[in-house]
Amino acid sequence: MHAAMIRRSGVTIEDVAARVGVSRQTVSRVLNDSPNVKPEVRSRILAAIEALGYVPNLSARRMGGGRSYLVLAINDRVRTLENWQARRGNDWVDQMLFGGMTSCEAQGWHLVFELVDTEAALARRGLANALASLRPDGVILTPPHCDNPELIGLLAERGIPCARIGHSDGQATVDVFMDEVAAAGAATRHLIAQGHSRIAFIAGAANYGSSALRIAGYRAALAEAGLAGEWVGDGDFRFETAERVIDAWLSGPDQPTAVIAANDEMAFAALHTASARGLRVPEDLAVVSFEDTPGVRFAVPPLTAIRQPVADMIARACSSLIDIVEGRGRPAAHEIPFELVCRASTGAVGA
Amino acid sequence: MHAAMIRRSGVTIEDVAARVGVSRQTVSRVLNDSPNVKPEVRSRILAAIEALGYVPNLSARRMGGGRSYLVLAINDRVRTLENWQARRGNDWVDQMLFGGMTSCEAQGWHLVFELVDTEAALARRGLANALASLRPDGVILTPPHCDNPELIGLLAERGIPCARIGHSDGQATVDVFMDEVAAAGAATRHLIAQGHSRIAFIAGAANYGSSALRIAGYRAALAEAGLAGEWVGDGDFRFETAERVIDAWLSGPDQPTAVIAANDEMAFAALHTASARGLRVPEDLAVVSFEDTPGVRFAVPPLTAIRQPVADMIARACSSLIDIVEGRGRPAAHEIPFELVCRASTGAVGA
DNA sequence: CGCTGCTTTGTGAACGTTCACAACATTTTT
DNA sequence: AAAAATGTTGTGAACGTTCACAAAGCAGCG
Repeated sequence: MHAAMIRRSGVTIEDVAARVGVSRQTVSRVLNDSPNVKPEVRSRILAAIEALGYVPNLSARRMGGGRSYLVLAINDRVRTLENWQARRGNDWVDQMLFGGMTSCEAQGWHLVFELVDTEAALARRGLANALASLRPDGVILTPPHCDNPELIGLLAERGIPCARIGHSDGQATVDVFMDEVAAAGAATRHLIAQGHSRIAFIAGAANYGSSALRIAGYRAALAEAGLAGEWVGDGDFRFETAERVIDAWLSGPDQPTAVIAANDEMAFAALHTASARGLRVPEDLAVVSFEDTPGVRFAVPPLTAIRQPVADMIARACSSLIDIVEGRGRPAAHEIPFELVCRASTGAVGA
Repeated sequence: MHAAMIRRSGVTIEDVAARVGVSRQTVSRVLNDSPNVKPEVRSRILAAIEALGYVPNLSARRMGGGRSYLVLAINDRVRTLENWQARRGNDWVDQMLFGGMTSCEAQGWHLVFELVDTEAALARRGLANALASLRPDGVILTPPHCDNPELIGLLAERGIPCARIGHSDGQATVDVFMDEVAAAGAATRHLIAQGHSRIAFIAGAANYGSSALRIAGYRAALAEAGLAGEWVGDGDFRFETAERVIDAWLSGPDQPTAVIAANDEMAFAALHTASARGLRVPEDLAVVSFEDTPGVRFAVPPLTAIRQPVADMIARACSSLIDIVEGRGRPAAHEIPFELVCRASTGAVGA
């Protein structure tokens, strides 16, 4: 009975079309950068879009059979905040969010985060559900999910491009990785160059692919320098575990004079253990870390660390996925350079 | 010419309906917990959903005019990773992701993060675009966006429920906040109880609503104890800025014996400055922080801090928004309790 | 028994976009 | 100049779901 048309939502493509006096399809062509639109019409349409503040409805786009403009980033589901923060450096996710969102947004895409169980059977189901519900155009797998071949397989089956962070074996559509072996080697050689011959390595959790690679790099550098003894400790990225292992080393008859830790939190444990035993850093014990979160600058002394450019890696992964979906790019593996940042924990002055 | 029907996507509601021998609407009723479905039919439908692995397509649900099952979390857009990490404690976002995703997922919802400029004019437009594109059912505003009344207004106009984190004035649909005044008061009183009478406060960035409240709490506690002098420094949550301010205090004739910092990074600056000047913590300078990120446990000495339960706050915000959208809840303000965690930087033993 | 009212189920339309295809306009080729 | 190729625009259908409404089933009641 009431005359006013009730609009369920905002400005639609029809509004733009009506204003310009063309059909909805012509507007759609402009939105999708279709080549065959007269320049003059195109610019009038763009002006109308601007004037009306039109933004395409993502759900409708998806329904139309096109793309979803969504990249899905999988995170491991854990029960407690403590586990969540301990699973790797806690700023991993922070950097991921920055790199991923910035990169996606630049191309009009969006980034969605989903929790998926780490346990194999649940992981497959969790990913399948997320795919069915969100229908993303691409998926980013981070450690430890990137080391689960079943997930890679599922995505391949469905034809969904997938980027792996921190792993490379050519199975995923896009691999973005750091040369873990070289990085661990660089850390080790840095210590050797400073005269150390008794160098220990506290490793990361075994279900992270990087852990084995870093141990290998450490061993290779020792061998290359002709050093015999090695100390490899089983860590899990956590302070308390590392503290126990390092303290055992320092109390033994055979003590290392330097420690490399597979992440910052364990490097902090090295600083603490040294301090508790009255050892000076770097004079009595040098420390090198992997990760280089902002906090290592503020440690006493500041930590020398391998900087892993997580934000860059995720950004690269997103833009590569988008390029592939939009037909501009091809599957590829991108090696991202690491950097050894020298600070006082290995005797660098100043920093 | 080919006989096989090409399916653009996976299992749909029609597949479930066909298998059970009912109409799509009956299946839809089960999905949406509609009351009028015969129990026997309902369970057969649930079994079919399970058997087929059916998961509703979010985009189609949205198009059907229903809800989007999406909560949008707004983050401030910054240009560089450095700014991103410095804008508050860098594990804020990490905790946010954990609390938000866990809470949303538990009810079959999803959390999407978007970057929106902080600058007022751009902020409105940025939020409007995100709303038009994603059509979320609810929005979470964190500092500093939660202190922008224009954004609150935009959401109110559109009738989109909105949760504010760390702010409360009843304008938003849901407020989740900590008693900032009481927290700063507790930190101050803790120091007073230990005999300090010369207590300084290094504040957070001025565009964060919490900054003024914390200063107020600090002043109130001083007044309550009858202490006259005060040191309030303009900080911006960053190490270098805090270092400058604190160093100036410590070099003046009138030196504080304790410092309260509005976040962990600035508390680290206090530790560093003290150390650089040969002052012992806590004997010569006691330090209390706000935030309690995981790293403060590993500082030398470990930092006493007000713990702000960010993950809980976001989780609460999400579940409140969902309850409201689903008709179970009402607008409300939730005060989340803080905790003063005492460690060695104010003389606590052990920890 | 027939009416009323409640519960349960089904049908067509709608949401806003893209796809497939057709139609028309213009340019190039023969 | 006609035919063919190419560029540009429009139309109906489809995507998978929910909404609005209609219809059928079933109980209680006078």
